[in-house]
Amino acid sequence: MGIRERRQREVAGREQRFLGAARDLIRQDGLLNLQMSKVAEKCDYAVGTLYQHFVSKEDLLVALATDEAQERVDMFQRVHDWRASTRERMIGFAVADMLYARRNPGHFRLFQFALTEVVWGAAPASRRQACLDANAPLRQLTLALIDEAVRKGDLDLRGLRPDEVCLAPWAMAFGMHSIMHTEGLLEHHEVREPYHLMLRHLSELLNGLGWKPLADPMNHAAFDALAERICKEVLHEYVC
Amino acid sequence: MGIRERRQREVAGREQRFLGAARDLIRQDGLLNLQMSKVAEKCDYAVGTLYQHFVSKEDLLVALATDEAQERVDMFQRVHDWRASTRERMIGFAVADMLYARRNPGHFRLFQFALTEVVWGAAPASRRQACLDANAPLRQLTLALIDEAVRKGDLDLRGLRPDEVCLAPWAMAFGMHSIMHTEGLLEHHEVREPYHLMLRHLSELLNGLGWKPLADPMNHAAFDALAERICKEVLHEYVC
DNA sequence: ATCAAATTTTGAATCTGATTCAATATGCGC
DNA sequence: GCGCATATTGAATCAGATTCAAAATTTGAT
Repeated sequence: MGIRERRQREVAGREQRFLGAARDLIRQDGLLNLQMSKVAEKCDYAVGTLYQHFVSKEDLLVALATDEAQERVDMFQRVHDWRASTRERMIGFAVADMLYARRNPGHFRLFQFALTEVVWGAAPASRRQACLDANAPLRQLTLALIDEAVRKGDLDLRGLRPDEVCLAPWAMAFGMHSIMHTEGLLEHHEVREPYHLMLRHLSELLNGLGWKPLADPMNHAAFDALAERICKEVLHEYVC
Repeated sequence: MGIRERRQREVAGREQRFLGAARDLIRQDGLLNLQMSKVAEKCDYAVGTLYQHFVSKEDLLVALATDEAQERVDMFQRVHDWRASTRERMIGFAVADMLYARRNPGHFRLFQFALTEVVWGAAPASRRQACLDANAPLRQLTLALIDEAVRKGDLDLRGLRPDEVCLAPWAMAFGMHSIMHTEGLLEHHEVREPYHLMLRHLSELLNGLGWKPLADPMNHAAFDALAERICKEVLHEYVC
């Protein structure tokens, strides 16, 4: 009875080992120098076996991005379940990303690459779908928070759909991550503490959306305090 | 005397032809299928000649992104010089991008790819610098507008540096472009008219930044009117 | 325990497409 | 027209992803 299942578990375990090896190699040599044969070698398997799991290098890359999404989702879930105002939790999502980026500095670079026409288009549709599914909770949790905010009177949609509101912070966060993780883009800009800035700009965006309680953008200390509080109360396990 | 110069002009002209051919091939077959030999062939040159201009495929891609930046800069310049409030001109930048994306739908995809570790890191440093330089005016014009807004009392920096304010709309626009141009990302989101939404969210962000005169987010018609006006008065040559 | 069928693993061979560079051609001043 | 310098060529090379026939292993029946 369990034979088929055992095998399945073994295979799943091997897949994780391949992904782990790929992650290590990327950390060590950069995305640029990732080679399929090295990944197989690092796990003491033949390339052919690696190709049993991933039909192409692109498939592997998208799978890796998918795999890494889980932890990010967990962090978002924690924040969502936190007993705090909807607005604080919205900021909490950004703090989660901040911590996540610190623990896994390569993720956003990889993700950006995976979403590129060249990689995304060459990965099998099923893998793309799995990647979208793995990331879907981020949207779901944000939408749930938006709904809750509307119900509680913290937010007025002003004719927008929840998804349309959701797009605003999403775009800002996505853009910030992309810009920050691209070598040389911010170098000549006079920007201190990009992540702190991200929280502030997100806060200004929420003010602009009329998401109550509105924050005083001058109150620098309040941001630090909030971020600190989120790290301590909600995401302590993820602080590094 | 002019011999050396003529040759230089010929070479520069050829470079443009190569870039044009690459652009055409990408439009036709997708970024995914771009081949150096095809680019050379399309211009009736040997591959070796192509490599005289671009030391690698990555070099060519970054050069292409660089080349395309010029038109975008021109549009921003037009908007910057427009006789209108600082806030209207800020929105104008986004409208320019909107039109630009319509005329050159591949640009943001290419740009996103070029900024990727894999391409960016493999391109020669000089080419990367050229690309940054070509895009620098976008930042300069935005900073100039921010300065002007501060001088006129439309905007209070509230302790931020101009570059730090600049980052907010930049990140949002960058994020929006990236999300919109990635196949399958927005498909299941209930988003109508992504570009219209972008103007609205940018406007909300500017409200949050306290950039006067504040706009009423409910006034749907005012946005359309402003966008329309910018197209007509400032960017008519670029409307397609 | 033994065997043959079925499944899995292997890695050398193949294939694709970027990149090189020795040979060839062209342009230049004399 | 000659010899040098420079530019062009494209077949050869190279890197690395991908394949697939052979070898190994597992399974289930006897």
